[in-house]
Amino acid sequence: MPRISEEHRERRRQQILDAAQICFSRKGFHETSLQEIFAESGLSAGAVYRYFKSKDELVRAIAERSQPVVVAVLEDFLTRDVMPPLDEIVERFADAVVERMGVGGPVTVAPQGWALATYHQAVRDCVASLYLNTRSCWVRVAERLKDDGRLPAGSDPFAVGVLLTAALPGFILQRLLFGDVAPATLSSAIRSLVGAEAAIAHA
Amino acid sequence: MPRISEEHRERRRQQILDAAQICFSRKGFHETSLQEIFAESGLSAGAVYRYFKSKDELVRAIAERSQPVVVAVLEDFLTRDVMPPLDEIVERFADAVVERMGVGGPVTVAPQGWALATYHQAVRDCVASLYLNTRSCWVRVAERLKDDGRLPAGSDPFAVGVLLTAALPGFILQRLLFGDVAPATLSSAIRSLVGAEAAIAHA
Amino acid sequence: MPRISEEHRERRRQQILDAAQICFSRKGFHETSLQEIFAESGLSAGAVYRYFKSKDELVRAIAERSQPVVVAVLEDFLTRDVMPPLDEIVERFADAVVERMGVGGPVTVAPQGWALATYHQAVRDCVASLYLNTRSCWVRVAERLKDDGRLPAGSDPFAVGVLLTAALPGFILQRLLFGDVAPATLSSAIRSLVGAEAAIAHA
Amino acid sequence: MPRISEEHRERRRQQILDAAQICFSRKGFHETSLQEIFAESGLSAGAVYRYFKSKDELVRAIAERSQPVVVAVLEDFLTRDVMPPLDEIVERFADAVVERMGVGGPVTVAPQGWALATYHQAVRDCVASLYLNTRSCWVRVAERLKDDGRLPAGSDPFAVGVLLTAALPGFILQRLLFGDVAPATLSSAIRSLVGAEAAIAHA
DNA sequence: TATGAATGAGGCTTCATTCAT
DNA sequence: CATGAATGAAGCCTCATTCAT
Repeated sequence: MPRISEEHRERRRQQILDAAQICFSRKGFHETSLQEIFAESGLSAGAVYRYFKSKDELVRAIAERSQPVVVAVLEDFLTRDVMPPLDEIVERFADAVVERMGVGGPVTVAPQGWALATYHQAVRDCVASLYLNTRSCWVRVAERLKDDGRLPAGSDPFAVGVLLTAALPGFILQRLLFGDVAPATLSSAIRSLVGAEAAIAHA
Repeated sequence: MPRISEEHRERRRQQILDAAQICFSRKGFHETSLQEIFAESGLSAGAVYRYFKSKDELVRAIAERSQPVVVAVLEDFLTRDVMPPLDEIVERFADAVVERMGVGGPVTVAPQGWALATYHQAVRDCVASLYLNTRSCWVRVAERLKDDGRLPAGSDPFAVGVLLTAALPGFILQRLLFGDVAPATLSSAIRSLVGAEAAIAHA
Repeated sequence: MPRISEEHRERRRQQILDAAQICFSRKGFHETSLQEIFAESGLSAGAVYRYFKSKDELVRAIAERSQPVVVAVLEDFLTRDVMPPLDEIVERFADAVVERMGVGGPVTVAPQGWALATYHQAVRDCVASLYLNTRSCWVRVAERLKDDGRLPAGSDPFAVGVLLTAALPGFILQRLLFGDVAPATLSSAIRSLVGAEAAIAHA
Repeated sequence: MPRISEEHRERRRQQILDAAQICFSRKGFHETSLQEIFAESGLSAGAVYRYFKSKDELVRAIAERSQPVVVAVLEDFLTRDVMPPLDEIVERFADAVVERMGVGGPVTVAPQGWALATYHQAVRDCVASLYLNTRSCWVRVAERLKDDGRLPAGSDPFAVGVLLTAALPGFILQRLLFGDVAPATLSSAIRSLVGAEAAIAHA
């Protein structure tokens, strides 16, 4: 008995989250009223309140799941004996992000999550830890590449991790606003920079 | 023969925008009530409404001015006969961004602007054009470097522009959430990547 | 499967309209705040808004129902084989009006409805059609009387209809402002005019 | 010196009243803001407040002057040795009313004045006395006609006065709402009724 | 005396949340 | 358990009025 109803609960929860996501991506967290979510989900107020005890909780749940959790891709690469080239890693990483964007996919509302994170403590904690996590994966990737002699001896893995992490929000934003960037664009950029020794100052 | 001078008007406008910015960065566009802005600005409702005809207009004004308009830095570099090294350009660019962040500086609310841009047409138009502008500057920078033989012959200036533009939001976000990144971090990352030919796949 | 019955809905609607009418007749459409109507009706803001989506809609509903819909009386007379004398028709008609005035009856706010009709398109449409309807009944009454030889051969049924329709607002107004006129006053006036051939110009 | 400024004052007053009338006839007393009147009159807030100490005072002034003060016509007839026929009196009376309606003439807002009179004591006093005055003139007209044997011996001058007074608001309303009635329509109605002995019950 | 910027009370309306059915 | 009618606090905004210049 518990099994069935547990599944049922989970299905309901998803139904609500999906409806909320659609609404939020259309009008934003705050311009969306719960009434609209009730309508979109086909559930009553009471039903929704059985699963989320306030609008804030629902917003938080969406804000959290909107963040592209793609560390798995990086972690996977890190477990291998031989790391693939950086441009390939970047492309795979971006592929995973794009996969979660789709039309109305969770990542569509990621920018709203970032915004909320700048002033809402609980969301900040969650978003910060996700990005910190992603960043530390990138840093480890850079360390591995450096150890393998594939990044210059004097290179700064932390800085590389920061840059690659930094590119994520901007990549999402350019995709949402312009739609003219793809994973291949990022990997192409990596290839263009690498081997461009002449472009930098020699300390 | 205006009763009050143009400067007076402009000062009032700024007074309101400054108050709004403080409030918005503390609690977000939507959780901030106009009452709070009236209180923070020391003005009455009517006074504020003389300058902005709705909350939305105020929000839009802040969302727009929150976007770091730092193309000037890039344009300046582009007019020179000899371009500085890329890492230096990146660092100067980031310097300009950081300068506008400060504590409660306009850029503090930039993420809220991005979020709004994803579903608010007018804000989208404005934000999109700003980033497009920034991106096209970066693309021109990459073209110049390529022309000068400082980026590999086969490099892709557009992709480089996308990547450097992409790094901006993530740089801002990491600064707001973690505070542990600085302009020097980005330039260091550039130096680490460049000259790392071994890191990429050879087509 | 409505949660509440249709009768319940209708009762609530009337409850609100009745409260609004009382308030409006005391202080006018515009000087009455919705708070006063909430208080008078014993309902909350939200409850009232479930039935009327704006104050304007409520005002319109009252403006419309304030107009004395008394054509039924005339239509009844028109279906008979033999029309009663004009003075009797007038008196019955006025009786029906008076019946709807009472103290705080709907017709009490009729003048506010006329006023609104002069500049509010939707109200104008409604009020105009009601009076046009009333007038066309009066015109038909006059035609019947003329056909029966009870109005002079050269008489003008349209003009008679206009006059009798015209008398309605002024009758209501005199009753509201002075209270010294009654249906019998009107029928007496009709009897006084009729048979007064000497009073007119002979073309 | 006082003469000039007295004239000036009066001109200013009229300028304000004219502007107010235009605004009020377009949007009603309460939907019109003073700002609109300032704009329409070309005067500043302070200037208007020098002539009317509140909006209510301005509204009252317009409500009062909107009432067709046409007793003069009746009084003139009453001073003559020989009264003209009733249909002619009615037509002259209606002519005077129509003259004051025009497009945007004072009478255009008369219905708003009636409405206000139903719940605003000061306006009621003023409007009531005007109509009472008009009515008593009509009653005297009826008495004169009766004395001259031009109304039946048993006729009721008060009732006739009530009816003719009653026709005034309805005439104005039909003109404002339909525009298809004219002074001649009323006189035609009078001619149609008079001499229609057969139309009434014989007591 | 004239101006019009500024005030701020109060109006209309929304919407997260509750709870009787 | 589910429903959705009802609540009422709180938000945005208007506008009659004042008063420093």
